[in-house]
Amino acid sequence: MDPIPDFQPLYKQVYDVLVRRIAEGQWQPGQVLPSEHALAAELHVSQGTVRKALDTLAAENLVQRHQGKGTYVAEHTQEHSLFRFFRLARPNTDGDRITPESTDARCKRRVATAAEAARLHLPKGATVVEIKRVRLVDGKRAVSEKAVVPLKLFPEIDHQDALPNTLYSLYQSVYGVNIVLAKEELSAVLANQSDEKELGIEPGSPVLRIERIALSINGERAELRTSRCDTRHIVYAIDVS
Amino acid sequence: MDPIPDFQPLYKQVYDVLVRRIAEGQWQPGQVLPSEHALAAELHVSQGTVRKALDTLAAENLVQRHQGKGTYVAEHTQEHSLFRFFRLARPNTDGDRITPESTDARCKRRVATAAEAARLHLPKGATVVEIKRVRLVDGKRAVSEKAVVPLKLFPEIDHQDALPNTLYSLYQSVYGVNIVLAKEELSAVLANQSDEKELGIEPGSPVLRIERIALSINGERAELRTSRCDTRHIVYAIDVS
DNA sequence: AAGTGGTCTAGACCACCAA
DNA sequence: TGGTGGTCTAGACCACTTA
Repeated sequence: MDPIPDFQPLYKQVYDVLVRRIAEGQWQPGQVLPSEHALAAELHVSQGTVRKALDTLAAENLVQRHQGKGTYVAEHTQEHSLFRFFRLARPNTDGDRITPESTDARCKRRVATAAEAARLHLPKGATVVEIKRVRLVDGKRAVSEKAVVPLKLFPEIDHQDALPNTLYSLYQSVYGVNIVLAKEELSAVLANQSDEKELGIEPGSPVLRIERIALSINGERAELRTSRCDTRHIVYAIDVS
Repeated sequence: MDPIPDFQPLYKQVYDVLVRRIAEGQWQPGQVLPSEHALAAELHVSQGTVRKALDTLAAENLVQRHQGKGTYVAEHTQEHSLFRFFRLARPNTDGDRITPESTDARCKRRVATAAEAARLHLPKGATVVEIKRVRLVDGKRAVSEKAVVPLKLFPEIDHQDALPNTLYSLYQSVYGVNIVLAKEELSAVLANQSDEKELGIEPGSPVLRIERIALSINGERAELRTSRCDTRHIVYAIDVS
């Protein structure tokens, strides 16, 4: 036999099937998957092969495994999602993260700028919703946040009555959009007029600017978020290995 | 039988043995390890168990595996090490990294400041070596870097005649200190006098400050590095999942 | 006690590399 | 051609959870 040209290991094929099912919502976030043996029987592979696929999913935070209980589709709960993508911490604490409070959000529906459309891979003139809010640390304003999302992915999101502290749980629970990866770019800039107003800092102060593209399980570019941080009392902390 | 109180899975014990041997230099960077079967026979476990330990080491970048060839102790070569810990990129390029050139380094032997001693877990009054250099991107000064290392870990490092572009390859090849993890804290600050001189930027310009603690395979705090970046043309890029 | 994930084994075969 | 890592299987037993 000639080798099959686009050969894929069995466990990879199983992995792909499981990802598709989760993406399509066949198993909802928080729900339990069938057991390893059940999946193995259904897909006609051995339990060890299913295991390898599930372990990969767990390593990517798509599922959570609990000995004795089962394998669950990962849920963007408040605390969980917060600590996964929110990387601000107090200095010199070896990465002990902060729980930020957030003020009321302000929504605006408008046409995407050229730059936003490019970053979000949207057609020119697409409608987006802009969600602005300020986050507090220890009761003080520390981060001004602007999230821009395609209206098409999140219809009527600007008419949600209460936006949660972590938008990603809303994306997931209401719109079935599962954020699994964020690409961030950090730079230092000077405070602009909006920063002075939102954060109450002096003109000319340094501001840490974080631009994030959030990617969904389907590879969609679901959100463009720009955070501007007053880093006098907090830092962006990350381990690189 | 009662359960053993501090039970460790076999593969974890194998993993620990292998880490210790690599840390002790029994297998040097770039050298090949014994095959899975050979290790399994020596340690009296199955090949699958060795495999799991080796896969874990590979996931942590401690070894590199090559089908048909063998398993090699990871080496901090120039390009490799550079792209692993150097996270600067051009904006909007989805993380395509930059290869920075570096100017001649200046070394100074001195006593650690209180802050440095605290961050490096050194006793008060310990001697350190400070290594300063400027990195260029596209021929322009972009990053001013200050590395502080304990003299005890790196004797006579200030008398090395040529410091490589990536210090970590020197730490590994000359001193046997293997950097495996870096903890970074980022903040935005204003340019100080030194920045003006080193980077040629205006006073009052925003500067991205990166403070990094580099940890060795033994858990030693091997280096405290402070980088100050002019982020007008480059950004710090990272994926968080 | 039953069911789940976690560990461990032994052995087969495949894909890749070097001599 | 022989040796290496990569895949896959089947089955045993352990540890943990829930009923």
